[in-house]
Amino acid sequence: MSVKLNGALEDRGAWRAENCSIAMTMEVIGTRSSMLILREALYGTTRFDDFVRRTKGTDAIVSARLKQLTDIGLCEKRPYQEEGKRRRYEYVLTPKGADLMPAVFALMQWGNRYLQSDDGGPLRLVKRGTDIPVVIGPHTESDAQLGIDDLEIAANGNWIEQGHV
Amino acid sequence: MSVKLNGALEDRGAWRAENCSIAMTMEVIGTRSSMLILREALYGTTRFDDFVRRTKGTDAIVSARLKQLTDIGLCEKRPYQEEGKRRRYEYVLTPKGADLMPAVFALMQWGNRYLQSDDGGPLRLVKRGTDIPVVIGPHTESDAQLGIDDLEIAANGNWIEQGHV
DNA sequence: TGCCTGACTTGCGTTTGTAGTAGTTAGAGC
DNA sequence: GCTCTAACTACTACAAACGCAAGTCAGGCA
Repeated sequence: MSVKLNGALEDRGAWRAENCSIAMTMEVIGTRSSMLILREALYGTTRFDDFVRRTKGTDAIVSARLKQLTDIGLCEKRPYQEEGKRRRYEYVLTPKGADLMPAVFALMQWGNRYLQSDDGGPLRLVKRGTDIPVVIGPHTESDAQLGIDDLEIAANGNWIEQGHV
Repeated sequence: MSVKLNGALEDRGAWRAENCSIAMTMEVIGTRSSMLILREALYGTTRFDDFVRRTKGTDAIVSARLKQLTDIGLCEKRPYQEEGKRRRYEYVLTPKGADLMPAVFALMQWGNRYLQSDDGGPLRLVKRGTDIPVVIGPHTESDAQLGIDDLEIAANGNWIEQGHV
């Protein structure tokens, strides 16, 4: 149930996990609210009040998190203007932010499998334009890789019937 | 920069992400200390004081987290006894816990890419017995999947020279 | 019997995340 | 100039995570 450690790492007592990328990443986006905003961004949400409603957060939390995420460079604040409306800002994922997709969906995948009472949870990931399930996991670079544009979110039947997805 | 939403989900304003697996998963293991303990478990650590030293946590935190993780069923408390020592307990990952591997390593992968100052971070994931890099990402089930036993952690050259990995 | 060590547990203080409510600002429409 | 709304900011309160220190407990050993 554990990964092999090679070469110089084999003697686990002899080294420390300094500069651990996992720890560093958790410090940056290791909160529920960050993850949910990231989720929404991956689902295509860009506007402030949509983030608020869809993550069921409060103005204060969403404001703080969006600022934090833009500071770090996970999303970008862009002006836009609908006609007859004043200029607003929208938040769009940068490539850096979009690269968190595997992490976010890996959490979803695990939750679907282990935390949903009945079936596999409300949403599932499929290959775009098909019904072929997509899994998040390790593979070699030579294997076919799917990008964000190759993915599609589908609703699980019984959830959509219950009307709340 | 966002995933396609299909069918009934297309109108993003018309549905709420209820019972979100991402949120549920974050509530269960969404802390730095949980992730680090999970990391250590994936690296093969099983004993209490090793968790403490290797995650640089405190007794209190590690104790609380290990209890929480065993309660949830991510790891199992098993008695063992070295000769001449008294009976102790070790904590080993269950399949449920090991299934978080993609999430944990996806965080590592992102941190390696974006948070490490110089190179790609101290540790990298390769295919076991080779030097072929492994990436965590979406793929279809028909693609070759790698399990925990197919993976190996290797040290990045310059980090090991600096002696602290 | 008393000491020692590994494996915890408890208590306390600080920080961070979360939640609710209220107040502010920019600019289009009237 | 006034109103209205999206997009914030500020304030308060509570809970959880974290860090430190001290205390407990079991059992092997001198």
